[in-house]
Amino acid sequence: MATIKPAQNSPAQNHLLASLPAEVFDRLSSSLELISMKLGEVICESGGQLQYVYFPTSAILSLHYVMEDGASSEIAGVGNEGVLGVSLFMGGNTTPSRATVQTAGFGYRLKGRMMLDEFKRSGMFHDLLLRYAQALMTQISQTAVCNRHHSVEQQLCRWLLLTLDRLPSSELTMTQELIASMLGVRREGITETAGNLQRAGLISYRRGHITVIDRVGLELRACECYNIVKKEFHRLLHDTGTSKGMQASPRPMTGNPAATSSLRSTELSRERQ
Amino acid sequence: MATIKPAQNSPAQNHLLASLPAEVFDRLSSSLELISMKLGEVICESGGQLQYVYFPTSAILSLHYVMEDGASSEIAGVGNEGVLGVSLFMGGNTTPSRATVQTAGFGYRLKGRMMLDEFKRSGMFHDLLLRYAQALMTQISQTAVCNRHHSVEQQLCRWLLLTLDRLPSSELTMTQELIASMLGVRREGITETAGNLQRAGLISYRRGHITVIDRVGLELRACECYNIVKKEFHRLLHDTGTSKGMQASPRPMTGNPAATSSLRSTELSRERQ
DNA sequence: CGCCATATGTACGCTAGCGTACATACACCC
DNA sequence: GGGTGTATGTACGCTAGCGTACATATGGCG
Repeated sequence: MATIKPAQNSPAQNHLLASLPAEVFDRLSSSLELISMKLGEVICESGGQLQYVYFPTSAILSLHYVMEDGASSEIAGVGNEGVLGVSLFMGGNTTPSRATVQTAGFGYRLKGRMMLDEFKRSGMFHDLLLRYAQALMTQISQTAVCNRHHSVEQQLCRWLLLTLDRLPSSELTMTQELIASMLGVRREGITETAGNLQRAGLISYRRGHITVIDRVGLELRACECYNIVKKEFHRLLHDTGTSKGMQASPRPMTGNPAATSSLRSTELSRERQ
Repeated sequence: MATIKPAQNSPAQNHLLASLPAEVFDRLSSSLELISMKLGEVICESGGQLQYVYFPTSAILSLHYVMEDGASSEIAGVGNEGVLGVSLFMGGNTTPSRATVQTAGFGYRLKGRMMLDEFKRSGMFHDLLLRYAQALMTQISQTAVCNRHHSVEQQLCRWLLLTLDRLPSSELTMTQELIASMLGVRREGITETAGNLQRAGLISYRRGHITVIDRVGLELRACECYNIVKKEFHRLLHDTGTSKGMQASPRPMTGNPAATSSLRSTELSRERQ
């Protein structure tokens, strides 16, 4: 139960950066710029050119589409497990989705050029980013399926859990309005559903803040999508010795406890299957 | 209006293979095996190991999820514009989705090992596959958004158009039941919607066959998602000289008219914006 | 040619979530 | 410490799509 001081920032709080071999990390570290990201800030407009890739540490970013009629939906979230700007190394430069800050906090950015140089060395950095991109693809796929088949309550639970996994505490700073726009549903639908969850003792909230009380309870009400995404992220980004000759041991954690904080939940969720 | 003989098979009917530089293509061509794929065949089970990557020419494959309760949804289609098996070069080896044959036809397969060897040369093949993976990601994202916000009619139109773009003719061999399982809706919903489209003179169908009569009409009833996906595929896989130093000119088409057949529709759809 | 499995059509009640329109209550700022 | 903007609560009718249960038609095969 180590309390985390958000003021202590380290690139290793981002799991991707933390799992780079020391040699690679050292090459990049001087180019990593710590930046603060404010709630609602637009990091990248739909179709816009990204100058940097972003490795969130305490911030959470959201990839979402805004439709012609103004309706919107999140297609994936990016927290300390990942990186924003996959399109830069995939070769397309831009995507039709918009990236905004869903939870204020910190992250490190890296100039696109620097990232590409390292990417083209075809080493661990290259392979790691591609595996992350695949995990992201799984997350997006699951969003698609979930949007089709699951109830708002199941989706809210899934979303809360995924967000929680990226945070050091069990409190999220988040209005119902914002959640609704993430899930692409009415705000009233969230009010009602969140009310049910609160009455059931799973969460409690007050104006702009939600605290998760019973994590396991949420997992029981969430759909299978949560666990699929969680397991796939774990498989792709932590089981290093899978195959494809990825035998090099990852760089040991730098000793900062925050870097591993959200792994607890991964362990927890794995117990279910 | 060249009529296409489906019996004439050539790897260049697959757009990815067709746009490789001659040098790369020659290296791979002897390893490409022509295979026939039957309707409904499961190419890769959810979570299963893929031994090959598949470049469809006349066949269309479907990536979809099957949920715990048996419900399912397509998350993306793969036709002659793409390749099945992205996870092999992304590094994850498997994905949680299943791949089946949605339209019977032919394709070429390439041993995973061979594909990886070429991929690791970090040349055009590498870059092309990554750009395709990004286009695929866009398609999946759009499916997610579409599932949330658009009506069955809009989605059916979108789906018909995307399928049509991968076929040489305007007739698809497809039962309503199958379409329903792709879109993740009831079969009755498709019956009703298809009936409307037929009454409106946009399509005509008989037991297991659908013929598109008024393509533009379908585009008008489809949601924006169709065009976004279409344009993004075009941008990523045809506009070669975008940036990132991809200036090498693509190998000229091999003269087989089938290789460019479905590009007509791309041009057509681009007129709308 | 006729059979029959399978594809398509139709109908009916039901429910989740939508759109709209408000009422209330909290937190922050002056 | 009261006012105000914003967050949350509630209510009501509406519709798309679901689940279920059948009826009908078609095309391929013996």
